[in-house]
Amino acid sequence: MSSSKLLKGSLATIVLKLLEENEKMYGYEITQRVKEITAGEFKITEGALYPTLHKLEAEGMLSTETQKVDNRIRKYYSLTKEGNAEAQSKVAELEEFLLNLQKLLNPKLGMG
Amino acid sequence: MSSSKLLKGSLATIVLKLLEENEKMYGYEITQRVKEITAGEFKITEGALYPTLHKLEAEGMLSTETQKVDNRIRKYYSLTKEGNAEAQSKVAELEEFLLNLQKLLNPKLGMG
DNA sequence: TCTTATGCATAAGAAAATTATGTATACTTG
DNA sequence: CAAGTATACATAATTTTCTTATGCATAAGA
Repeated sequence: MSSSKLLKGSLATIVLKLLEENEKMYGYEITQRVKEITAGEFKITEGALYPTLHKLEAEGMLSTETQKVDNRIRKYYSLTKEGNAEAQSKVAELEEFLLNLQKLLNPKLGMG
Repeated sequence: MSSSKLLKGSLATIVLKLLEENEKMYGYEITQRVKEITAGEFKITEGALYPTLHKLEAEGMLSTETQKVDNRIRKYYSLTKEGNAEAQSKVAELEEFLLNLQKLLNPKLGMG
């Protein structure tokens, strides 16, 4: 998902988090928003994003609604009630993970 | 690498970081150290760790030395000069990644 | 007209885990 | 003393999750 080929496994969480803040977003918009927030350092590829969106939808986390804008179709995704709960738990899980990762990367913090 | 099946791609960096601090460590010791630092939340599996160590060694990042302790063999790994440089760059890269991830998870920080 | 941007989608391949298995010694506990 | 847990390495099969490549389609800009 990133140009630097770093961590895997965080894409679904990122998507859920963005939708938690935005009510509805479409795929391309998500790629641009991530790019914008990370100053171009994360580039979400369509090959990763669309299957992730489809999977989350299949799991009942997202609902969709298509709109035609400027003769082009946009497929908007929104969190379902279940998706909202999932977003919160996934974000919490990821934050927990990041804390542990930081303990490993910055051992001095664990000593104070 | 973790019991919570979270992020992938950080194991090699974690290994390099630990070896940066410890001169030499053997595989089992690494699994225990990680478990200890993260209060049991990260459980590195052998199926992930050993191939990673072998790969880093093949790439010239690690050198090895075996020791027999208590009739059991330990294979100690140390950073080579190249491995030391790699450790620093990989850690920097991961920290950069974590910063961007935090911008996504905590959008308010990006505004102040 | 050709490239870039917008917008969706899927398939092939690669990377990096998990899970399962195998070997071997040492310690602990009932 | 038998069985389970801990120590210690290793590899193979499978799964997950990406990247890369490809395809279709419209719009804008050079």
